[in-house]
Amino acid sequence: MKKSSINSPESPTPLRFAILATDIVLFTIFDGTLYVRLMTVNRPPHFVHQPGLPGGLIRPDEIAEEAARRIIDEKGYINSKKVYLEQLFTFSNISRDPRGRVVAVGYIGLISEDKLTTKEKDGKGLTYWSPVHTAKHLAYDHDEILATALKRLASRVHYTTLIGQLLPREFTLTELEKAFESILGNNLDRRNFRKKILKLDIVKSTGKKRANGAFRPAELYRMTSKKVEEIEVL
Amino acid sequence: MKKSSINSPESPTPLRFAILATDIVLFTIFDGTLYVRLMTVNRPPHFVHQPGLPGGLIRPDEIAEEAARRIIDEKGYINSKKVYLEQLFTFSNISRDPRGRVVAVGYIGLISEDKLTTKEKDGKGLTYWSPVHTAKHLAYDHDEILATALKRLASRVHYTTLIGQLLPREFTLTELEKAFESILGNNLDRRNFRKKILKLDIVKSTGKKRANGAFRPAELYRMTSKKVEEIEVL
DNA sequence: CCAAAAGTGTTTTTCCTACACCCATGT
DNA sequence: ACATGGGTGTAGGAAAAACACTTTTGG
Repeated sequence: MKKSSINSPESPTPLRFAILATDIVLFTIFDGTLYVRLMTVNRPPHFVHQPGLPGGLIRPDEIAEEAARRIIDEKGYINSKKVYLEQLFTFSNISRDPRGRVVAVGYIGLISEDKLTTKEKDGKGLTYWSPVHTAKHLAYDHDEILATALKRLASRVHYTTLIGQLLPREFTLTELEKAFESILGNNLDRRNFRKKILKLDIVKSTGKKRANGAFRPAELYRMTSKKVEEIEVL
Repeated sequence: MKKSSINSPESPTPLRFAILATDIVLFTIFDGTLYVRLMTVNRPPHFVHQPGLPGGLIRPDEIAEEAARRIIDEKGYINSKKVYLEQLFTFSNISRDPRGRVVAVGYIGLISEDKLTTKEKDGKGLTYWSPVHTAKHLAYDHDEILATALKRLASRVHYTTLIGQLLPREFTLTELEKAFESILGNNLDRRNFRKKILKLDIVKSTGKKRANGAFRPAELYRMTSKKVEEIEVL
């Protein structure tokens, strides 16, 4: 099928495009804590210097995911090629944007700390990383979007290998456990956790070790696959 | 926050609405087989008498789910109040509609046979129930939407009590098992299935029995809760 | 030698799986 | 009495859960 133009001549009623937006919930983990990328929204009179998720309009020639990547680049100041993306949910409440009717396709983005450049780790302009538990009172309906994303992330982590997208290429089993705990919000039994994970064959040892202080160095592991697989994990 | 008009006077650039549509994958189970509601699409020159999912535009004053319900009423000829709805995915491929750029928020709808009136069980106009496995070569990108819905349904049925939305208020354990099998596509061990389900307390016996032929009548059960709960089921 | 995190094993209990025969009914 | 689907139990193995001490290192 040939690509048609927006207002196709064969169309009886020409179709107009659309106030369609995308909002991104971009997560990373620093030091065992889950962070989300926020930006300061300044849209008086509605939002004055208030935190919100990076978001923006989808253009008529973009699919939603392309738009999401563009916005991660332009507003999140993160190279979106390094980000794993999954569609979250489409938010269509009438008054979610006080400027008028805007429907937003939400995305979850995941990036690991080791993929971030020094500049990307810091903020840039009004964009910065915030620990998830302090990300409250966001602009628009972004509290709801963030809550939906957290719930989805916690659910997906049980039956997929999504967690690998939040971890550096090499990581210790303790780091893996802390990553789960930061998402699930509860503590896991170290011994049982290791037994389970190792039996699943989703990680493999590198043989290397990492000394991290005045104590026994930890063995480094990698994900067996770089892809996200659907497997019962926890 | 007050409801704002579409083109809010406080908006610097007035916002226009949108070619936003919704497509519905409405499932039911008749006699142990999964059916999907289809309609005949006639949009020459692109689609001539071709099956497709019920769908239509979202209006500027509707949230997506309201639009989905309206379309179930108007194009599916099913009273949407009786339908359980869940957002599926938003499909935004540029050429998914040959008439022009149309982004569709997909919904999964579930309804049980006993909630359908005789008229709703039959087709009406060009709308009808089709066994899922014969629903192929659909218009637009509806093959993809249906495949996405089936995958989601199979996944959700494992860790929610969604299956209850496809079953009549009272059902036998055999019917419940067949419902799972029609969605998952594999057979389950009857004894182990019953043990598992009964232990979960998601169904309760009514004490009643249903004679269905020249053999032992089956005990009738109900879902413990009418709501969809998130529990590890299978 | 001390502090700190890494690493490891056993027991108990629960759950999963495989599998075959009797039960209740209508004709 | 027979055909048909409904209904049940057990044994073996696998997985989960609970639980505490030893190891390795840097300072």
